[in-house]
Amino acid sequence: MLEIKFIRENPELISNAIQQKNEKACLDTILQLDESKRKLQFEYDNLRAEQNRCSKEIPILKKTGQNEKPLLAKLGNLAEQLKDISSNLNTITKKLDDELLKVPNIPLDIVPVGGESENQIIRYSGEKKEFSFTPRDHIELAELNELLDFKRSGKISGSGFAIYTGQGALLERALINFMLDYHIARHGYEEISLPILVNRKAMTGTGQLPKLEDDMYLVEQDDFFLVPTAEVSVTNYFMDEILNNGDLPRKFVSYSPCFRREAGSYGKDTRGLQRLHQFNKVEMVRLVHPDQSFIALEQMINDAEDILQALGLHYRVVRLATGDLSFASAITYDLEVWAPGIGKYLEISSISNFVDFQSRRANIRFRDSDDKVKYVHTLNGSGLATPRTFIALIETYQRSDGSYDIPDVLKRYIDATKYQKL
RNA sequence: GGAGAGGUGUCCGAGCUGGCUGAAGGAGCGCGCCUGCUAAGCGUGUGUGGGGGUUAAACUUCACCGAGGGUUCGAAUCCCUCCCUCUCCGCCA
Repeated sequence: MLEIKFIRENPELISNAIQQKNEKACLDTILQLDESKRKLQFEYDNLRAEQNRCSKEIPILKKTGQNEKPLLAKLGNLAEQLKDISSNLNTITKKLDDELLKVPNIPLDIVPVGGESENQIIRYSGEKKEFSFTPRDHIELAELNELLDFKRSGKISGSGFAIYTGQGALLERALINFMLDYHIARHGYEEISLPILVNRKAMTGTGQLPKLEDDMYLVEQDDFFLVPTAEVSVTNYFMDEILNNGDLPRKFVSYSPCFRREAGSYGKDTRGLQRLHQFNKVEMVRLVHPDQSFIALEQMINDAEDILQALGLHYRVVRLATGDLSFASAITYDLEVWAPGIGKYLEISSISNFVDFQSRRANIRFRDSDDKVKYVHTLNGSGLATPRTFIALIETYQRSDGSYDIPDVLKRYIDATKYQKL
């Protein structure tokens, strides 16, 4: 959420942002509502002040035995006027707030303007692996090794759901554990495990609502949403709180299932594990002092990259253009991992700085060293999503006979001898 | 799901027979003093958000005691609805 005062004073900036992000917030409506609201507010405040003053005199009149009836009559009148005005004020405030929630965050200056084609490749890490044979894709590999069951998931859920079987399930679990352990031990994150069913307020806090309601799974009976990412639960963990300066930064890593309806993207990348309604992800979230968020962003990109490097996967870092930025993001870098079987780079991590956009919505503040209460900056990034990691992994580590290898860092997580001791 | 208790400021905690309570008291934090460090002590200050106003301040005003309604000239205090927390019972992983 942007501050109304800021919007009022920087209308071009706002309308540019709305345009660049293809949002449908209406700036004119906002400015108009804002003005009416302030006018009404002023009127209300003045009448209310009058009312407060007069009301204070009632007990004095009574005490000194004077007639309070005339004043009471006047106050009765005032009360009625106030009722009218305040109901108008409520209506207009509600309208304004609804509209404000639709205003996207403003992209930073260094974000390229334009659509997907304007995304900038910042760097590559490693190289595409060369094979002496034609590499198979993960679907074929999974079939050969019985890692996934694409046929039966349709029976119990529908299309867009994955079943990991046997070694596949073990490998996925190994990935999750490896990522969590790595971020905790090497990057200093605290692990946290939170509800994946959250309320409307939380979903609004991080900016999924109101815009993306159709893309979220809603449990109507309780008005709960299934989180599309752990970002929602983690970031809102401090909703409506004022932290001490010393509490910052907070760095969380959280594993969770993620749920996305993917409304409107039917038929796109539907093969295999590429695009699912439910998948697992290890997410990094940071709450930091405003002065630190850009350093934090760089660090988080590195944190996510470290996982890919440790797994020996080739990837590239991409700076997203304005049109590709999410609603709440000020700047986002994607990590795209190379999947040699499919022959594509797959978006595997999205790392964003939201500056104070989410913290305003979720009302997460801190007391700075100057004793002023300010909004924290929030950031998050996948570290990483498992399905596409899984894809890249088995496609990269496949052998000519259709079997696959496992990078060393994962071996301790899936070494069968470890289980014999149990 | 049933019965009870409760939700107050950064935190703890009074007030809840309606007006003098933005809210006692304490902790924390800020500043000053004192003790040659540390601890203790003394004094003093310390909410958030909005409007008006100012170059900026000063100043002024409104709102906020879980959320939303209601009663009243006036509500943290009375009434209603909802949400959340805790205890007990029931039910179930």
